[in-house]
This record gives sequence, C-alpha cells and structure tokens, in this order.
Amino acid sequence: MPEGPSIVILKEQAYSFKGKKILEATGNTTLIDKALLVNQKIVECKSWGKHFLICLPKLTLRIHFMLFGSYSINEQTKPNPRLSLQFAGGKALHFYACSVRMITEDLDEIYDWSGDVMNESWNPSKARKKLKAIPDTLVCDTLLDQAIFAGVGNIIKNEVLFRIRVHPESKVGKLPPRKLAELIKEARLYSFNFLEWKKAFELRKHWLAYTKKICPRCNIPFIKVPHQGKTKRRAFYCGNCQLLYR
DNA sequence: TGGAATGTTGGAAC
DNA sequence: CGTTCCAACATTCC
Repeated sequence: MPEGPSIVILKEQAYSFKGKKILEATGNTTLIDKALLVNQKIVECKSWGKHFLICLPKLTLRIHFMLFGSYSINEQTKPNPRLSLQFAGGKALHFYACSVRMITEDLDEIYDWSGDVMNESWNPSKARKKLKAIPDTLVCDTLLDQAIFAGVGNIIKNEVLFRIRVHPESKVGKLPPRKLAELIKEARLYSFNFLEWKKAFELRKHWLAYTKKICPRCNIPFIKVPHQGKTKRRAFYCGNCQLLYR
C-alpha cells in the first residue's frame, strides 16, 4: 500500500469526510493525544509523497503506512487499529500498523509540495538541480530519495529504470542530459500510470521488471539483486538493454 | 513455515 | 563530529 499513488487514492476516498466532525478517536497509538481530535472537523485531506495528511482546524494528523500499514473505510476490517476515527452515521476511518503523528506547524513550512511526483506543483527543474548536486550517487538510490522524488517507492524505481533503459547502478552524474531528463519525466509519468492501474485493480499485470524473471525486450533472464545500493532495496533489471553509465 | 517484502527512523558504531 | 550501518517496528504472502 505504501507508494505515493496509493496514498493519492486514499486521499481521494477520504475527501468524503471533509466537513465531518470526529465523534470519537480510539486505537493503540501512543504518539498522539486522541482526546485532542474529538469534536474537531476535518478541514482538508492532503498527501505529500507517502504521507497522508488529515487537516483539522488547529493541527494535522500525519499517517505513514511504512511497509505493512493499511486502512479501511467505515467497516473495521482488522483487529487493533492504530487509530480509528468515528463520524456520524456509522462512518469511520481506520488505520492499521502505521505511524501516526501530530503536526502543529504550518504544512507549507514543512512540506515542499514541488518535490512530490504526484503533486500538481511538481517541479522537474528542482529535481534536476538536486540530482546535479549528488553526481556520484547511484540512480537506484536517487529515485528512492524522498527529498528528490517524494512518493517514489521500490516498484516505481524498478519500472522507471527499465522503461528508460538505465542500469540501476549508473552514477546519476554520468547520465547524458537527455537521459537525466527522461529519468525525471518517467518518475512522474510512471507514478500516474501506477495510479490508474491501481484504481483499476490491475497494477501487477503491468509490471515489466518488478519481480519479473525474464526481460520482455530481450527475452533473457533479468538480474536480481536482493539489497542494491545504499538504500539496500531489491532490484530487477536487464544486463543487456539497461545501460550502465559510469 | 521461515523468510522476505511497496519503508522510515533513531541511535549505535566508526 | 559527520557519516554509515543496523535493529526495530509489524503484517502478509509464498
């Protein structure tokens, strides 16, 4: 559930709770004072990268699903929610196995919306500038850097690199300008494809690289690296058609 | 059925 | 003192 597009889906589902008052807040979270939430109205629902944000008049709830987190709407589908918010008419939001935090600062001070690949104010030139500053970093690590590509996760990383035919262990500073531009463009483009496929419950069938064994372009076995780069995440790539720049 | 995985943090270690 | 490494968190699937 964790990559950026999935959080956008949640945000859109949560829009129907805007203007509704929290009647009760329960759950096993210890990091927030649940009493502060009661009788507060949801003013807005936002997302930044993998963060889901529920805005109340005086504070914002930040939900991060980590690796295992999940949610359900209205019906509680699992035991021991981390946080449950009850509304009138039996409506509810339930969050499981996630990190819940309270934000009291102005969101615009904390979040650079232009760094979120799913955001309408996504700024490719800023991403390019950030990448130029870290030329020796492996591209696989740059895609997972939330300060550059907020919302991109390991599935998107593998798919983007396959699409643009770049070996994950290429140094970002060695990419020709056109490839660098492609990297930035595809990070956003693929994320929106991911969003549409996920909405249609057909995400997996569109995977070309992630968890795949054979390269669909070359028909030869993919290389699988269990813990690649500084981020130590799974990599699936073709040693033939994904070029190594170094 | 043990191990690994769509992720991040915080503190130890160097 | 800055950087790097690793355990911890906690659920689901194969």
